[in-house]
Amino acid sequence: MVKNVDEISSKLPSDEKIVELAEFLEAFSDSSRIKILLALLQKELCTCDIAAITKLSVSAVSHQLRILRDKRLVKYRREGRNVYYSLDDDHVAEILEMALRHINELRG
Amino acid sequence: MVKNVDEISSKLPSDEKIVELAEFLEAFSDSSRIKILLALLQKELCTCDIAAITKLSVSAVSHQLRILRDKRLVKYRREGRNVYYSLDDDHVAEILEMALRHINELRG
DNA sequence: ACCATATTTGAACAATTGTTCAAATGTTTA
DNA sequence: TAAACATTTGAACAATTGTTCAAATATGGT
Repeated sequence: MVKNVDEISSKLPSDEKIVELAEFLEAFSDSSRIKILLALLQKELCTCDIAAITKLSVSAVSHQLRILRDKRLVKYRREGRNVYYSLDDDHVAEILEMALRHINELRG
Repeated sequence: MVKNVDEISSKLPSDEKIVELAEFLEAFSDSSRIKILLALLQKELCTCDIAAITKLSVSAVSHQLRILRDKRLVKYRREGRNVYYSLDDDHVAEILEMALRHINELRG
């Protein structure tokens, strides 16, 4: 149906915006990162506490935090030897909470 | 801080649930799939129309639709030669819309 | 039965991913 | 300055990803 195609194409966001969307949502596509984000949902935490909470190596956590930092999902501040991370955006919490609701509803 | 660690760990969802979360959100992590979902947000569509709208090959679309089907983000029905797909869950639309809002606010 | 159209599938491939390990950088305290 | 702790970084690696291509399956029309 040619009509469908043109009509719907014209209402889609630009390719550029779609790539931005995907890059943002990619941040939620790994269980290590989700664990980190869920922990930060509760409280500002330093790298080594995040590692202890998530049971990941400090290095793995640091690599993932860098991804989350680059995508502006978390912000950070140094305090002495520690670097404290926290969520940078309300949408992050909202998406996590909506996804959790989704999972819970699936199981009835 | 040992207190943080135990307190926050105990409030995290189970590892199993976190993996489910990640598997659900993985569906949104690729721009081809996002394009497909955004198109379906507007209207039920058959495979070949989705290919035309997204400018992807029919085969690539079909592979991605299978992923979306397996994760229960879309449902489908056959009508003659065509298979029509549509969104299977309100959360899918909500997450896409929230992510779009996020992207748009970043540019402010 | 045959042909045309629509869709799905599987193998192959390059590209990307997340982890580990070792080494480097930052910061505080003695 | 040196030692101890916290964090980051880069290279290497196995594992996973999305696409293409060719072949298979499904349906409708003649």
